[in-house]
Amino acid sequence: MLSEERLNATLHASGRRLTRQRRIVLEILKESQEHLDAETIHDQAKARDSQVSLATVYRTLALLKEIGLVEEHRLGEGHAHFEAVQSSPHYHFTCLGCGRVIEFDAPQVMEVARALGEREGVEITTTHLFFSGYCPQCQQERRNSRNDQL
Amino acid sequence: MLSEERLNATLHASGRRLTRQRRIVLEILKESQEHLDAETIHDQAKARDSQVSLATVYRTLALLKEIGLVEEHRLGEGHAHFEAVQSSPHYHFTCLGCGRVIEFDAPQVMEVARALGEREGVEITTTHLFFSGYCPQCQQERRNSRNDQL
DNA sequence: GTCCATGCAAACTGTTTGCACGCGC
DNA sequence: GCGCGTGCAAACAGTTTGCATGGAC
Repeated sequence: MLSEERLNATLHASGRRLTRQRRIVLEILKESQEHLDAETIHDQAKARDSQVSLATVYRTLALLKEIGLVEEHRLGEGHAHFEAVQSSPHYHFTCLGCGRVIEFDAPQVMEVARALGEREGVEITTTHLFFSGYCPQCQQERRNSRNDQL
Repeated sequence: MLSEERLNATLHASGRRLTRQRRIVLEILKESQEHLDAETIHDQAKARDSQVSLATVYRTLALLKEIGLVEEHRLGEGHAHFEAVQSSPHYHFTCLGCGRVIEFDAPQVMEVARALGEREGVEITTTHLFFSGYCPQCQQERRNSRNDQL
């Protein structure tokens, strides 16, 4: 598993340690190819190994983010979601009705980032593109409930 | 002032009221063409009219968002920023070093949204494009501090 | 006068932190 | 065994809510 090696190497290089908990959190994120929130990661971690605290989950997520193995997303809700970095970047649409998330790709984003970096001299390290609205089913429901009101 | 009329009309239509506080919050957002956080809006509101509570600021922001006069942004930090909706959509870059924000336009985003809407049948109501990284000055500082470590 | 909106304080959610113990190296 | 990482609980920041009073219409 490549990313565990990377984790191990990075930790060693900075005098830090590869612990059971850190391995578990990374595994969970790699296996479930979804954006999980801290609470969910914590639950799954406890299922694998009784004692993992929520604080450690947060500390580990910060660490993995720093190393670049994990990305944090804010999908409109009050809390954050995390996912293992994948080879191809992708973006998110969230349905405001049912919370369903659709992932999509958009190569144009890299071009926008490149152009902005060039124009402003900034170095762009992360890009987020986030849409929200209504999925087909929820569009239908909203139409119905509007009719009910008349 | 167009948007106050819109606010007034929308409120009337749904049996709600245009209060001093609601007018103040909308004015603040219109005048300062920036993304303010709730705390800042609250401070400015108090300056104009002694008694405006933070709870009301939040309730009003939710209302203005619902009506479509105000947008909420999550610029990487833990708290939300709000700004009056402008005719032309625009997006944000935040410097991770100093917090500086650069606004930019990117017409390509609408095209991406259109294409996704068509392909998935979703109705997209809001779009966020958010970059983070380092501005020129902070890139320099990071280079320096890295050299210091060697 | 009616009923929505407000102020206040308390509750709540997600996240961070201080400290003593535990464990990777 | 040294020192980083952990668990626990308390602290914290941002936001929301219940309730009695105030104010728009």
